[in-house]
Amino acid sequence: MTDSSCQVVRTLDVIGEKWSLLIIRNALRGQTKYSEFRESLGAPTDILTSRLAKLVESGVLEKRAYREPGDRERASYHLTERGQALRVVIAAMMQWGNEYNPAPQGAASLLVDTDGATVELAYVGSSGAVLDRGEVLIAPGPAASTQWAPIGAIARG
Amino acid sequence: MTDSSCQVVRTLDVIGEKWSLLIIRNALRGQTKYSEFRESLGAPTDILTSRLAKLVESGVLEKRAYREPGDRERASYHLTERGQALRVVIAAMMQWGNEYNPAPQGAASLLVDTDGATVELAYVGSSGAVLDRGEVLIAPGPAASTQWAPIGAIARG
DNA sequence: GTAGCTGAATTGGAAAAACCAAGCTAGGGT
DNA sequence: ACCCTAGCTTGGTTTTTCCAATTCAGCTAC
Repeated sequence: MTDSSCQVVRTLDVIGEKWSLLIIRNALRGQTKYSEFRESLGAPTDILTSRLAKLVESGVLEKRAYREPGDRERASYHLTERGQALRVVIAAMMQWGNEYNPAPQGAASLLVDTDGATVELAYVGSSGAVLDRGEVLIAPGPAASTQWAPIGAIARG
Repeated sequence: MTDSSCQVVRTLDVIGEKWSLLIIRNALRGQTKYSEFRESLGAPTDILTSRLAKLVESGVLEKRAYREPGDRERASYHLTERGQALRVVIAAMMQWGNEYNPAPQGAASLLVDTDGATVELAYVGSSGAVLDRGEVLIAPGPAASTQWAPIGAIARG
């Protein structure tokens, strides 16, 4: 897009197109079939085909063959480890949407552990301690194209 | 887009259009001026104008007036608390890009605390303990339009 | 005041992406 | 041999993005 040395840009190259991230969200909900994605998302068939192919190509989904008894062989799409790891992006968006853009009827999805207890995304320092949001910033790394001044302060009206 | 009861969709409504997230990334790097965004991103001017306006409208950016000595008054754009909170989404994408889509020259951005020590995004349970990725799943919440079976297993070749 | 400069915004038209409906296809059933 | 269906492809429209050129507002210089 602009600078492929930036992780955010490289990630957007994988999930930034329309419908890509929602396909992954639904895959995280257990969907695997073209027909499931199609019906639940309502995305146009041609772009669904194209997105599934691209996600397979970029190693987020894996195409497998499956056959229901008394039916012909079809393709199903399963998250790879790379794909599963994108859960952190979905979770971040869930958390932000929940907190700063809530819907009256409540959350559609929750982040839980294997016992069903609520889980949150948090910043964790090298010591293992959970940090407050205000204590974290994004700083230029070794491959930064231009230097910039990291900031922490928020707008004060 | 599809189902606005979903937090992910509502978040995409705010940051899902082309350039929106990169504007926020650069705002997190301290940029505030139209000219700074324009030059660093290379986005078309009309789109940039439109995106800045939309981000202001959705409460992510705040428009302020500033005046450099001997120059006319101009507008600057500052992240609100809502906007700053989107750092978690950027951080998630940074982390994923770094781990699963690394660039040879290394990371362009790092997540650090106020002392410059490395910070990571992690899942934290209600007890405050950091959980492994494999122990976390996304489950239907109160506003789920359709029920689904949460999954944790990854594709095994 | 008027001319000129500069950063931001607007406009018109080309290019690309998304959308939609209709049609095609392969492998099953009858 | 024929029909049915899930997945894919195709043609044409609409929407979004892109690009270049222009306009506009407020400043400085004359």
